[in-house]
Amino acid sequence: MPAQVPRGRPRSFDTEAAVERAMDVFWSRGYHATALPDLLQATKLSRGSLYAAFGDKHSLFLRALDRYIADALTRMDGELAARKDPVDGLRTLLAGYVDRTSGASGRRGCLLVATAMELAGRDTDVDLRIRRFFEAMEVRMAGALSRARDAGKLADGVEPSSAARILVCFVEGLRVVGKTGTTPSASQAVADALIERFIK
Amino acid sequence: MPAQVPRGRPRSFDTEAAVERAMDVFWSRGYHATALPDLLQATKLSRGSLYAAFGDKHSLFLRALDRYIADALTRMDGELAARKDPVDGLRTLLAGYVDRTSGASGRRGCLLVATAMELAGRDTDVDLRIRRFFEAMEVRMAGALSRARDAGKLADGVEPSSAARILVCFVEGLRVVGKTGTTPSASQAVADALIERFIK
DNA sequence: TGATTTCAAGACCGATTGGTCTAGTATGTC
DNA sequence: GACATACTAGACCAATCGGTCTTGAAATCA
Repeated sequence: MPAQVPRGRPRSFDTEAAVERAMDVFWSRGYHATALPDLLQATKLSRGSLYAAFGDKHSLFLRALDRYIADALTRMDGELAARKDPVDGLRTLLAGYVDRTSGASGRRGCLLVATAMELAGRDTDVDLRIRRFFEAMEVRMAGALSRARDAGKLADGVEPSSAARILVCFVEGLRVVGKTGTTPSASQAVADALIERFIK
Repeated sequence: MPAQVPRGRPRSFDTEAAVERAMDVFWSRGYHATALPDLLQATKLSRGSLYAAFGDKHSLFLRALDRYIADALTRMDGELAARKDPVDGLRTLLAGYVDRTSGASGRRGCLLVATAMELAGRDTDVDLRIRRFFEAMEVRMAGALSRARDAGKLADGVEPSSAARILVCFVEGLRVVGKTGTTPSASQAVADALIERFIK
């Protein structure tokens, strides 16, 4: 069956761009502290259009969160790609976290961590997404560490699975501590010190 | 000058107990999501009494946060006391975090981390407290690690200052990941794996 | 042109927000 | 007893919350 031609005026705004702008607001203020007028201003949509396109605040938030998670996983997949050296990949991944958790970027925080602390345990939709993200992150880390071990680059006694979870906790902890505005150089030194414990 | 004897009816409720009950509510729900009726119910105070005793919601929140921080630092001082073996102290400290970040306790989260993500950067009173807490925690960790090094128990190449920050990030990351309800045994294994990288 | 759809602007809704104030009562000191 | 203070209960306030609805203009089709 041929695609039905819509009859009236076509949609005149970019839905994904609106989600991205909404994501920025939730990212900066958190879920509860973000009010409808904030979202209307950021998306440049009218109340009616926003509700027609996204349903309600909660649904729009979930779309923003999904977008944030997809971006993060895509970035990780690039950094830890199988064709690259796994240790280099882990180093660049950590360097990226150092950058995003230092200074002004650090103060801005992380939508995912903020959401986990604000809503997890009280919002099943959020619960599912947060849990899956940490699992996905850990799987990717463990994969890179396994490849590093197979290449003989891991220090003795380092198990990829537990080292992966250590790294997940470390970078998420960086996000928390980074809210106080740490310096990039100090964070980078600490990240170096940690990875140094894992490789030969 | 002798202490002035108050004239009228004496205060009939325990202020600190009220702060503690308020802390429990903020802890479970976060700052924005906690409404006045929640605080009234938890403290069993009337609106008038609560405002007379604490000023406003924000001031009460700061008192609750201060209480939470004081409790945490007191606990750490006990675990890392100078008379105790520093490595044992670090192990029990980590075991405590494993316990508090697993299962139902983990899902409940951490008032300090939640506050950091929700309010830091937008509330100078909170900023100051969060920053000081992480500094104080790092100082205590670094002290224990220094004593461990002096006792010859630290692995080669481990610097107390950077290891201290690694541990701070790790335990705060545990709090974040713990919101998904991790199992105690898995978390304990990971904590063991981390500390194993630092000691001889 | 007429039908159809989308949009912005904003009135409007009930519920809830943090916060103040009053009335009446209880409990203490002098 | 008089006086002073602490308390509860709840009315009350303006502001804001998330969400719905109406109006009228703009944009596309047949």
